[in-house]
Order: sequence, then structure tokens, then C-alpha cells
Amino acid sequence: MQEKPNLHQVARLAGVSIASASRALTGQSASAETVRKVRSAAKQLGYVPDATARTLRLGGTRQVVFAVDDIGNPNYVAMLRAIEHELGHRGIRLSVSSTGREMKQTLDLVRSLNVGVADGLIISPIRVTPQLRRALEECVVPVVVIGSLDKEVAIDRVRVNSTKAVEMAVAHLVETGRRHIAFINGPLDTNPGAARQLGFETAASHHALSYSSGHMICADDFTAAAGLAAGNKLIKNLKGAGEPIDAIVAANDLIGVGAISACVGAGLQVPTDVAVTGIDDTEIAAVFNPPLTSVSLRAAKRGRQAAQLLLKRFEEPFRDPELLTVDPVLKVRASTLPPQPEGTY
Amino acid sequence: MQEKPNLHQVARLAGVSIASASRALTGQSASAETVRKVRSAAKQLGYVPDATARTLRLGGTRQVVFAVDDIGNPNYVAMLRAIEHELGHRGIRLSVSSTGREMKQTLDLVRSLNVGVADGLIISPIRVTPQLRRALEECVVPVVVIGSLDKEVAIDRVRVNSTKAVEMAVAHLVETGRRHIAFINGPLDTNPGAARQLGFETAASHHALSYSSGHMICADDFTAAAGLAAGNKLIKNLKGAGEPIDAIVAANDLIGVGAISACVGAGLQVPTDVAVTGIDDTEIAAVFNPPLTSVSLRAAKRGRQAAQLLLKRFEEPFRDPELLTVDPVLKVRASTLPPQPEGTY
DNA sequence: CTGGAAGTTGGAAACGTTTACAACAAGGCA
DNA sequence: TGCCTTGTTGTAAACGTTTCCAACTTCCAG
Repeated sequence: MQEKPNLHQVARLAGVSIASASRALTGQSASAETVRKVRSAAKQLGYVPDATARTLRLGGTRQVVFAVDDIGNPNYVAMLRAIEHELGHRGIRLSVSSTGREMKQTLDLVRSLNVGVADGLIISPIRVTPQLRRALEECVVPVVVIGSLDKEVAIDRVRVNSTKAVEMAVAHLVETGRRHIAFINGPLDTNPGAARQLGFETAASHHALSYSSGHMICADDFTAAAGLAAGNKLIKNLKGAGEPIDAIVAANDLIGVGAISACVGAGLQVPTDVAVTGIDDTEIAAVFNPPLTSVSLRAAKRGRQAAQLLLKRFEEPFRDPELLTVDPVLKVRASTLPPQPEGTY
Repeated sequence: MQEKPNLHQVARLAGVSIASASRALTGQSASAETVRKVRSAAKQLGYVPDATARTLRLGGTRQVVFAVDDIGNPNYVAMLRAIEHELGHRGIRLSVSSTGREMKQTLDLVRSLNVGVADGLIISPIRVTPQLRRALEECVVPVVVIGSLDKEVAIDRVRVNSTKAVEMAVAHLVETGRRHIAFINGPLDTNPGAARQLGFETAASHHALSYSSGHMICADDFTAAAGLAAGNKLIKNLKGAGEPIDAIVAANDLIGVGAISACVGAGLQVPTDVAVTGIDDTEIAAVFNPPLTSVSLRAAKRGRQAAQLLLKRFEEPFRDPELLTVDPVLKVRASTLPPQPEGTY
């Protein structure tokens, strides 16, 4: 820890005015001699310009905030990496905020942007209240939303059809011979939860699957631990009701992983007895035991696109808001191998 | 997006000087009448004080940076949560930086602190070069290191004995009847990698285990994918050499998870044929299939302590640097059940 | 030799806030 | 009444930077 010198001291040491010192360092018009003197003085003192003062003068911290509910979810980590990559080489720092389930924290965060902490916000909220929507609309810096917003608002947005993702998962299970499919969702009061619920019900009726309310259960959140708990409960309930299942669709990979553990704990083989699918296609899916079939929601691509939208808006603040949509893609792995390997026919 | 009003406008609307306006809002001496007028004017305009200007005047952005190599590692997420919790209710924002394996990025980050972007840094580096050590020493803001630093430097630090953690893992395996133990480490040029290597070799000789160099392999990094690749290679090598193993110690949970997948892929049952242990006791350990025995390195506790050290240093900038040590604890799960259940004796 | 162009320089203002200081009013006490 | 205390207010300086503007030098063409 050392005291940091300021431009006055550099200028004094170089024997020039602070205006000249500033120009010499920022590369404005200055004589070669002045530049040399100032550079040398700056180096000698270890001078670095103060970011706060510069920000105040210039307007614009070169910082963007990325806000998610749970940074522990690998899905968001994938987004984060993509955003960081996109913004990083433009000299923009990324500040990550894991807001958790407290809506107040999220609101505080958005409001804190109004005090000039950052130049922009990329947010992927799972719960959207009217307050949050208003806060986002009224934000003094550009906002890009990854996900849903219920009502149309004039904000740049990247979305993915996760309803369709669930439908794809169900279709895949049906195609590989499963008919008794259960669904472990996340909380229904979240946007992803609601969309996926719709997807399951649509697909179930489309494929004329018979299912009862006992086939659907909601985990407390989108984590593996919650998935395990919900999976245990689901299996117990269905066993009690005498309704066997041969497949589980999980609302995301973490829940899916928890569900597999629940199956194994209950003595059910995956995929022999029960097939399991996840959603998100996170890193864990490929290395789980067995590897988890999952529907990719293209987190990295969405992150990249969100960053690009934000950059575009920096350039042209008054563009019409844009809505980008990416399509889910199915990744088949061992957790949904057919009960009798197809090769045996 | 709206234009943001400043204090001048509030003062003008309230019919007072900006000094009075500032005092009224910050709660200094001001008459009830003035406070009322200013408050009302501020609310009417939607005024929020500008953080940059305030920072410039007051000194001190209320922001701290947390830097890690890979935010995708749940271990760091646990630290992050603890730090955020500790700093959050003191009104300090936490900015997360995932520096990746590029040393240059880390150096840039540390240097960027010298421009006044944040008031402090908590860093958990896995590779420490002399340059990095120097940059940390010369940093103008307080730094707390979670992890090793090779040489003693005058910086607050929280450490854990991960050498001992590996020894505990090996001891546990030996106690449960394993004798042919392999080790999948992370990169040896990292501090955790080096410490764990030492731990394995110490423990192996202490328990008089016979092992060849073929029993030790290094994954490319501390991820599950690298663990899977290394696990595959390890199994193939040992099979080629005709050296069977009955246990694998992995340098962290992600590698451990990858190792289990490798075993399963090679037709080895876990824990019946091969026991596997991880390190870190991250969330994934409890929900994996089978649940992974792991040695907790108390990530949350270390994060909390690091945050507290930083806060203490804010209070007293010239305290002597402190070194806190936490002890690892073993969490036994199904991945190391003895080959013959102990109950059968 | 003079006028202007081109290039360089320093003074001072600005960004938006907080606060030291002085001025002022009101009130109490001798 | 005069003096001191107490409380409130406004002016102005400060934080560290960038940049407008005017002044200065140098040089060249007329």
C-alpha cells in the first residue's frame, strides 16, 4: 500500500502545467519534448490516473453489471463467461451480482445503477414483479434482459423458448419408448417454472400421455439439493399411489442430477428403469453418472447476444428495442437410453 | 432511461443553496423546514446522489473485488456467497472477477485497482508468479489472499492445509480397507496442485502403500471434464501395466466426479471395485451418484474470514498482517463404502 | 518587415458532491 | 442594551481529471 500521486505532482516534476501533462499522457497535441518529460515523470512517480475523477469528468464508468439469481447455477456461469469475453476486450469490466431470492436485493441493485455505479445492466431474473419491471424501465442506464418479462416493455431482450425445450424432452422420451413420464419443475412462481409447466402439459396432452397431478412436483428452487428432495418425494408418492413411472423430465440439469440420485437411492436404475432428462445442458450433464440427456438453452449464445445488444445501445441510445430469440437443441446422452437397447430388435 | 437531476436542481427547486440541500439530505444540521422542502424537491425530481462525485469527494468507492481463477468451480461460489453476505449488509458491493488461467488478466486486474475502481481486493489465486506477488504487495488498496503465496509477504491471508486434506483422504481409504490407491491431481504448477501432491506422497509413504508413478496423474485443470479425461487415461495406463487399483483420491470434487464417470465408463463399480474421494465438499458431492466422500476445505468459512480481515484493515490500515488457518474436515459418503460392508463381519 | 497560420502551452472551468468557514439571526443572560 | 451562545444558512474550496479558450511562440509567405 502506497500513496498514489496525482497529475499535479507529475506536472510539477515535469515542469509543465497540468493541462499539458494531461495532454501528453492522453495523446493530445503536445511537443515531443513535453511528452518525454511527462512520461518520465509519470513513470518515476508511478502515476496512474484516477478512475473516479476521470469518470466524473468524462461520464461513464467502464463497468457493466450482470445480475442473476444464483451464480451457483452453471447455466449462469456459462452466460457470465460469454458476456465477460464479449465485453472484456473492449476494456469494460463486468461486475457480477448474485441477488438471491430476495426481491428487495434485486430492486436495490437496479436502483443502485441510478447512482452511476455502472454504465449498463444485463439481468436474467427468474421472478418478475411489477416493481422490478418498473425499476428496469425507469433505469437511467441501458438494460438488457435475458429471459421473460411477462408484459412487453421497451427493453432489449434475449429469450429462449423453454416451453418448447420441455416439449422436446418429452418428445424424445416418447420416441425412445417411455409413456409414464413425471415432471420435476422448479418453483411455479418463477418465469422459467411457469413456462416449463406449460411445456410439460402441452406435450403430455399432445402425446396423449396419461398422467395425474402426482406426476408433477415442484422443487423448492433450481438446485440439485432441491431436485433430490423433490425426487424422493415424487417417488414415494407414486409408489404409494401404485403409479409406476419410466421417465422423469427435470426442469434443469441440477434438478435432473438430484432426480437421478433420488432414483438410485430408491433402487431404480437409470436409464434402465427410469430415463431422466435435464434442461440447460450445463457442464455437469456430460460428466454425471450416467451422463444426462439435456436440452441446451444456449446459455453462452444468449450471454453473447445480450452483451452485443448492450454494446449496440451504447452506440445508439435511441434505437428501437430489439428482441432476439435462440432455439433450444436436444443433446442425447446415456440417461435416456431406451430400456431395451434399440440394437437388439 | 431518463436524465438524472443533480443537487443544483434540487436546491433551486427547494429555494435553498446546494450546501443546505446536501446537508438536508445527508442529515446534517438543517432546520425542519429546509429538510421538508429539500426532501420534497428531491422526491419530485427523482433525485439520487451521484456515486462517482461522492466517491471523488469522500474517497472510497464502496466496492470490493473478489478475484478467482474459475467462477465455474462451486468451491469459489461458496466463498463468494460468504463474502457477499459479510460485506453486503455493510453496504459494500462485491464485484466478481473470473480471471481464468491467463496470468496477464490477473495482473491487469490487480493493477486496475490502483486506479481507484475498488476499495479492496480478496483474491484466491491458484498460480502465484513473482510478478503477481509484487503486484499484490504494491497494490494501493488493502488485499486479502485466500490460499498460498509461496514466500511470506506482508498481506492478510486465510489458508487451509490442503496437504493435510489429502492425507486425511488417504487415511480414510486405508482405514476402510483400500491399499491400491491412485491419485488424480490438478496441474502441478498450481499451488493447490503442489500441496496436494505432497500430501499424497507423504500419506502413501506413511501408510507404506506401494505405488508407481503410474498411480499419479495430473488433470489439465480442476474441472470435471479434465477429471474425466485424466481418469480414463489413468485406468487405461494401469490396466496396461497390470496394476489394479481399489481407490482414487481426486484433487477436488469436480475431478472426483469426473473420475467416477471414468470408472463407470470402464465398467468399474464405485464404491464396490473402486472407492473415490474428492476434496472441497462442494454441493455436487452430496448429490452425485454415488454421493462423493470429500474433505471439506471450509470454503464458506474462509470466505467469511477473508471478508472480516478486509473490514478490519479498513478500520485500521496499519495493523500487522494476519494469517488465519482453518482445518479441513472429512465428510464420509457412499463413494468410499468398504468393499464388504462392515456390518457383515 | 508584417500578417497570419500552425503548433504548443497554461489558466480556468467543468463534472457533482461534501464541508470548512464565515455570516447571520434569534434568544438568553448580565 | 450589549454580549455571548446556539442554530441555520450561503459562499467557496476541494476531490482529480479533461478540455475550452486565449495567449504565446515559431515559421513562412507576401
